[in-house]
Amino acid sequence: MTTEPILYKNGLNDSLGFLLGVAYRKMSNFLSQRLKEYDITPEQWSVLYRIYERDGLIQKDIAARAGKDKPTTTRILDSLEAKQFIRKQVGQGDRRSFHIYMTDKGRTLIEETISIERQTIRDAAAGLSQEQYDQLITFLHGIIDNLTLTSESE
Amino acid sequence: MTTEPILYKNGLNDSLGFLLGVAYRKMSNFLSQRLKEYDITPEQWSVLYRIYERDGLIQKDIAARAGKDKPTTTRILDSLEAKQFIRKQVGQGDRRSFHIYMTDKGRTLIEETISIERQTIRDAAAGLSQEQYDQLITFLHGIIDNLTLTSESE
DNA sequence: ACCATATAGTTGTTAAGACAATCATTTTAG
DNA sequence: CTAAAATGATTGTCTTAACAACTATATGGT
Repeated sequence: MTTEPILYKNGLNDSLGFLLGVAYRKMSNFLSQRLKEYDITPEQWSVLYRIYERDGLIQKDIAARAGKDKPTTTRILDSLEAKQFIRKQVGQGDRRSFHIYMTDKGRTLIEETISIERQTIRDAAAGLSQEQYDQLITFLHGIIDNLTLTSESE
Repeated sequence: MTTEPILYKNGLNDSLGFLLGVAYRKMSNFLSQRLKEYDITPEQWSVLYRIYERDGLIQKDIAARAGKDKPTTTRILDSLEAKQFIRKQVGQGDRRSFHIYMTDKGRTLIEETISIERQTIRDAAAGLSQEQYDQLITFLHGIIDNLTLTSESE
């Protein structure tokens, strides 16, 4: 017989799912405030950053890297295009797909705001040693792997 | 001069904000699938669980405990009421407020599904020792505290 | 070549959340 | 006591996300 792990002691306040949600929303809201003057949301920022990391990807690859599904990606890319941070270009070989490229405006925005994103992470992780921070990242990767169906490997 | 901590090595894939979001959504989606037959979403479940923990609270207290704002709480409580898991009762002393009470149907649902929620946490945390799990919870509380304005203490 | 299937992307619907504005009631100040 | 401020709740708008249905193009099997 196995020893039941103690999942939470103080009611739902210590539930993993609850804490992940609260922590995620707090970070997101903090970043949102700090990005307000740049007219971009945290999720839009993260997609734009993916394009900054690698220019010319097609939407489905951006979706996979950004951890978003295709409809969400379509709509975020629509916003980014409307704000002229990116441009779409129909695939030459495959006319179903679009390649996404940064505009100068988009690149400038990322370069001006990357320090804001990193500072927000530092603020969130204040009090953690580098070792503890690395552990946390490892734990989060573990959770994600545990909940990722093996079939959806790519 | 301080040593810059390494925030992420593999592009955005190791960013704390990104990983929190992905982990949270994976857990939420898992739980959502498992709760599907009970006609309740994870967020509705968590609010209902708060009422199960303490019956008769008013909406603003439920909101605070559930980590949600008032509009979100209003709408989730509306759903729960429509599904007859809870009932509202106008405050006797203060007629602005509503006290929220479980129905038998709501109590039955929580008691039938609590093991599902706990199993989902166990699945997510598989591979972590109890000590590591406790560390993770502590880290998450730390992040939340770091990002909580001192003014919003209650 | 032709048809079935797969793939890239879009659209619609619903839920959750953030934020601002509003309504009703209650509390506080003068 | 009354006017102003505070509080509990609701509504509206926008963004993100999940899911299902759909369009258009590509690919594979026969």
